[in-house]
Amino acid sequence: MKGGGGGKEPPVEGEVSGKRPKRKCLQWHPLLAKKAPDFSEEEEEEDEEELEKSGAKEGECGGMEDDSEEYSSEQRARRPMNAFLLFCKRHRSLVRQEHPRLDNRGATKILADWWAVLDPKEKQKYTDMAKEYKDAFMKANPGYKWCPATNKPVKSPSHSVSNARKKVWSLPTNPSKESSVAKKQPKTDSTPQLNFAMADPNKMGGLSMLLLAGEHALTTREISSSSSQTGCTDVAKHTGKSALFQLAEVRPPEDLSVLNKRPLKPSLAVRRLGYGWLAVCVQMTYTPELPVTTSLSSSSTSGSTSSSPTDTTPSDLSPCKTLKKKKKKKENKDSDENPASPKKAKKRHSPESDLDSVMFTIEAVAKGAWGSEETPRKKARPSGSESSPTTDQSPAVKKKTKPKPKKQLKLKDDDAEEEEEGEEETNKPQDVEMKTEEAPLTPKDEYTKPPQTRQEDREQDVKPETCGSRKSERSCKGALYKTLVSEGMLTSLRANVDRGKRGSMRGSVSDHEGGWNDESWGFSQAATSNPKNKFKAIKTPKYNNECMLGKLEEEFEKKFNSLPQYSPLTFDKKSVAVTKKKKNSTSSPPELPKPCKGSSSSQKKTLFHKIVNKYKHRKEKSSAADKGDAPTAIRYHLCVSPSPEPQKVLDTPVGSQKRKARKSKITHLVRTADGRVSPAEGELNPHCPNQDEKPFTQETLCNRGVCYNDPRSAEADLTDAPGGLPAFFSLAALAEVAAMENVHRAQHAVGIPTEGQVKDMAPVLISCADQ
DNA sequence: CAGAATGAAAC
DNA sequence: GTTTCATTCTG
Repeated sequence: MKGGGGGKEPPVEGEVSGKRPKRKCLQWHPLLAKKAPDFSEEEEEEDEEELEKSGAKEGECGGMEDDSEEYSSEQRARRPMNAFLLFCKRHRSLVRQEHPRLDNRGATKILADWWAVLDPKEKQKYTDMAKEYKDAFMKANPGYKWCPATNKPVKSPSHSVSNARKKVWSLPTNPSKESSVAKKQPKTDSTPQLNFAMADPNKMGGLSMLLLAGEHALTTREISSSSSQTGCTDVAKHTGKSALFQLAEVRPPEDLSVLNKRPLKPSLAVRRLGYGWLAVCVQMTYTPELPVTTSLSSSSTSGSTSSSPTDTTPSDLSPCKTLKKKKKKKENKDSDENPASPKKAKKRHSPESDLDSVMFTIEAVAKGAWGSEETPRKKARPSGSESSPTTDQSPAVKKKTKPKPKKQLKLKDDDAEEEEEGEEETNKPQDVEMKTEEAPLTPKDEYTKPPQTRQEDREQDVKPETCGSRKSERSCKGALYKTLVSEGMLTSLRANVDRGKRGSMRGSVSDHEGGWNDESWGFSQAATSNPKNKFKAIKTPKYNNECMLGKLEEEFEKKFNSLPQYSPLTFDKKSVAVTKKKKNSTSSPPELPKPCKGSSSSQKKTLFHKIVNKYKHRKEKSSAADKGDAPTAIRYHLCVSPSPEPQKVLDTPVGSQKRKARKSKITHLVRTADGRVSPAEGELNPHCPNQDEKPFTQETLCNRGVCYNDPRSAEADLTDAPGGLPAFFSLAALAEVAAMENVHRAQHAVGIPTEGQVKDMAPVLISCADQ
């Protein structure tokens, strides 16, 4: 998105201040990253620049605010992502990896299929997360309206909107206050609150932070005791938090040195640092005592930048360009601010009261939502997890950093990393949380291993290379940057990376994990930004907000990362196999041995599959639950869990069905009897109502199980279906066949509960029959 | 910039 | 019920 923002940004920039287009670009990191195949100095540089700039800007909060104000008018926070989008965000890269050739749309389709198939439990995780996200968002933006209200323009060109990107969380730190503020917004439009990008919480976690941390953190420390960092440290001490915090402070230097030597470790270190920084920032914000950090922070950043010779060179620009392209739509704001924001946040610490309010909000949000403890969801975590919670804040922060590293570590050089980790970890007992992450991770790892191991390999290879080759700090940074990306710090980057892999670069590896990165969560610091509030904002609120944002961000990130990421294989198999099984029934998998296409054996099979698939589609996908079999790699719960899933499915039709005829539908090609693809949905309709809504049938099938790779290859699918099932078989007919098959199979192969299947089928049949 | 998907909110 | 928009990114 942001990237889009980048595109958008330009205008904004112009409007707002003609100033630094670059900045925006910089802000973008992610996009930049994407575009830039390599992460190298350039990016780093950019980051730095951003930082600097941001720092500069931020330096003057006022300026920022002003901008924000402008933005604010129109700016709206972006809607929180729904569960599906979260899922997409987390898995898109995987899909792309698997199906490099697919374009995004195709990937989206697959994701939709996955989503449909996804075990309800798993899905619930995303749903919960989305809910939390939304709740938190709403807290932050009380008056927020999804639709801009009639205002015209919602997104309108107003672009002024650059801000738009705000992604978000403008936070109203103080609920009470917020309300007032928020309300205002509503009046005009949805959420004017916006502050667009004040501080860029995004960045906090982001590269800039990291970079800074890495480079300058040290310097800063040295530099000014007064500086925020020092403050932070102090704070940290007070709070006692954080190992992360400490790490942040301490590590940087070490890490850097390490980087030179080893890429991997550094990366981790860096990442950690990044988090640490975040944590620090947060803490700072919390701690009332800190002197004004903002100035410091900015200074520090600038200083750091200066210190680090990385110059931003034009190279940066290129990325920017790319960014711009994407979208303009909304705003750009983020581009600028994001990077900077974090620092800003640091700057001020709010008064206690503010802090309290902030904390309150944060806690509420964090806990409830982000923090996650409140919600039941937790599945991810084993349990006991909660132990840490003593303090909301600290734990959260801590948690984040550590967990991931481990995984990566595994892959990489464990030794070095471990050492580091050990240190960090030792500092804090986060193990519990780690677990949560681990859970997801493990799966990933597993799945990655088989087919995707290469990724990892690449990582190893790549990193070393990068690191190895480069000696200078900058170079290190580059390495770090990559690492970060790989680790998921920057999702977008990762995505780029992935592509790059496909294309030219293969650079960093992506881990699946990456989830929310800065981008995603960038909050606009803005909260502070409220124009009106400025006064207030000036000091406390904003920063607080920022802090909160940062924290929230962290939380989100943490959570997001914790969200399970499923291997494509799994899904594919699932989709295919599952479907088959589904029918077969819960238990016996053996039936369709091969994955999809494999069914060369007999037409019957294929037919069967198809039928099944159809069945699924219709009913669907939603029923995903059924998919019982866990494909190979990972353990999915897909299980058969009969009760819940199915019901669920039944209850809620899934997506596509819901949507009325869309363009897409129209667009969709449906197979004709002869096997050709044709665009006509209408045809289907006659046959069956269900179909009407969606012409799933074969096409879908193809997408789903069979041929994700190329949607286009639909024909291929046909091949699969030997007999050339007519796409349009009547459902009833298919159902019958399926039923027969099932029975047959059930008896034959496994004792599948045909009955159950039959039941399932029943609805379908009925529907058809009705028609 | 459209569009692919799902979902949530607004209208 | 329909429309908007959230994310991502190719064509």
